[in-house]
Amino acid sequence: MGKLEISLDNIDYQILRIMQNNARTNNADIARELGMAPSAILERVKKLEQKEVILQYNAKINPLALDQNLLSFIFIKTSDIIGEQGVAYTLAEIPEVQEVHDIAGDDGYLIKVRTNDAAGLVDLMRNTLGKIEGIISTRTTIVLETVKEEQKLVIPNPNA
Amino acid sequence: MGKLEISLDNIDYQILRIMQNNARTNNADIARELGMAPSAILERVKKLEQKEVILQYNAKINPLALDQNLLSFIFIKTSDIIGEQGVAYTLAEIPEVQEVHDIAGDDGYLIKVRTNDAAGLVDLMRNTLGKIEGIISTRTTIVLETVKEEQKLVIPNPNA
DNA sequence: ACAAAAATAAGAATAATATTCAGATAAAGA
DNA sequence: TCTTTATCTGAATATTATTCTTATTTTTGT
Repeated sequence: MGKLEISLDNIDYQILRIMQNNARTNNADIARELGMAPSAILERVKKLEQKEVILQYNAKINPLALDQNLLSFIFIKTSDIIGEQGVAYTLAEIPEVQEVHDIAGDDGYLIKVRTNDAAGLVDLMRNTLGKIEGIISTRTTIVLETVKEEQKLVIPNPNA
Repeated sequence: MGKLEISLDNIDYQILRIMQNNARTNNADIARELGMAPSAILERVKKLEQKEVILQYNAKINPLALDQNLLSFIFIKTSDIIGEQGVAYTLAEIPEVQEVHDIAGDDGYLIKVRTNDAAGLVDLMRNTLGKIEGIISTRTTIVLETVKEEQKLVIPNPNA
């Protein structure tokens, strides 16, 4: 329950579009853009948070500024029983692991990892992944360059 | 230039940590937490934006709320000459494509795609990817369940 | 080590925004 | 039609953002 009874109207979509592009846009600006009172916007935004339509607000930080230059994807085969996800939760707790996906096929999981450099990746695989019970094998894909990396969703157009 | 001369101190790290967790935290709150004047925080945040340490602020929206229930990763082989990325930029323009990575090995690119459902994915592959010149082959991995999905970076600890 | 220059912070004043709330309006249900 | 619920506006107040001056610290160059 909860997730099911979500009904969003065009005003909500417009708010979401604005917030998705700049989460620090203030109520007053949104209100002006939509031709409404700030108090109405505030109420809607709060409701969107309550309904868990907006999950959180985060600042996107430049990985290079923090010397995190290497991005990798790692496929992980485990002895996890299908449906169980013991290893997945362990993986999720590793700070360098940004994403953990349970994938179809026999690969098990796909994780996304950000490390300082190649040495950092090796270190992580040896000292962290290597010590997790239930990991059978890994296959690593190194990212040479990222052309696009966003979380933005396609939001329905209000003019439709 | 620009990216190279970035030097961040512990106060910056603390600001980044706060902002990464909640991009809507206001200056006054950050100032209180760090025991500084709001004006000083404001100046630092602006500088972090200018230096492109903070790239943007975005609201994370629940994909389920917008009926975007299927997440997929697609490996794409292309006829792109190594170093060139013609296809990559074309892929990056597709709204459903959240990420485009140039990867090592002969696979070419790895993209992350979010669609309504399986039908939406098929549609995208046929009508959008299928019409891009230079794509030789694709290999798709479907995500059954996402255990973790964040962009948060590991920020150096101020107490070190 | 010293002086000059640059960067950073505090604090006060003002501008702008957030938030609350009462009343008006509209939509949905009985 | 009457009632209930949801949403909006507009005004009042609380809080925050922003600017600017002064003080302090840090850096740079000699």
